[in-house]
Amino acid sequence: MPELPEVERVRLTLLPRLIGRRVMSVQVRREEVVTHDGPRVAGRSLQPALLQGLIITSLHRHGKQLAIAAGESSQALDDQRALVVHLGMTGSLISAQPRNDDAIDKHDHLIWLLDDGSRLTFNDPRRFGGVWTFNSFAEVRQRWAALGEDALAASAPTLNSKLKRTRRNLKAALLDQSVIAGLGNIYVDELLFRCGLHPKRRADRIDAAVVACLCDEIKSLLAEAIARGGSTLRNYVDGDGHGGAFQERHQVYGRAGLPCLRCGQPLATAAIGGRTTVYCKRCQCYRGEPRARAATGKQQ
DNA sequence: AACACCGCCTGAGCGC
DNA sequence: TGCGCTCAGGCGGTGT
Repeated sequence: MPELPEVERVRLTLLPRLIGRRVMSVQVRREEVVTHDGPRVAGRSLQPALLQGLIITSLHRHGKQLAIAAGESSQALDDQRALVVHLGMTGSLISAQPRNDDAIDKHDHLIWLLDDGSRLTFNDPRRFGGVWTFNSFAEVRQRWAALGEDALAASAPTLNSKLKRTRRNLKAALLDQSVIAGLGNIYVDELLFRCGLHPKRRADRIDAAVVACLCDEIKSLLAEAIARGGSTLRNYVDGDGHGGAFQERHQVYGRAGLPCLRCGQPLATAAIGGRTTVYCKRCQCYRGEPRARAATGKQQ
């Protein structure tokens, strides 16, 4: 499932392949994946909103969302058109040079043909993802303003004040993209284990100093995951079609019932914040000082 | 206003 | 081998 590290990998791998390329045409194979507010006549006018004829100038990310800006190179970013891509759970955005034996997958919903002959394909079997069109990048900024800070750039005081304003548990609060943008089920579980924080702890009762540790750990966890190419569980791949290796470093996610890598006790599982949650009852306790960075480092 | 919960969607994995 | 069931989950919408 693409969370922040996976989306950042997609962005980084697509950068050299897309910047400066002109979009020659766009194939819309499944219109429902596109959310487009503007007028549309006979299904034809979707193409301009999908950047047809424009030059891709930059790729941006906020949390799990990826934006592609395009226009004429003289245009200010805020005036350029933009798309926001959500990969949902099973989405991918892959750039490739077409080959003779290439078959179009039934879940290839959108295909952009670029001026160097390459193709950018949005594929999403489950269709939890999608593409949103914007008349300007300024509108993308507006949309992103409703989200919390990007997790890679999170500031402890901001996170602290957001957490203080909710009575929910930590797990639910950290999954909420308006609190902090970019964390999903995998990384929240990994994060709480590393910090020795119980997922059911009330978000508003976490000491500011502990939130500061949490904030530091968020950044180091995500940076580590990005460096290892993200987590590939089922079908996540980056913009080059390659999987990641961070799943080998998961300490709790997907390890329910297996021994805790820190204390050896079998890891517990429960539905918390509406999500399957894996944690160690001994290492992630309600009371006492959380052990920031607990059990990082060595594996097995 | 804050928060819980449903429904979307398909493939993997399982038991029989 | 193959069927049908359950589960996975980000996020917007609806209900409490």
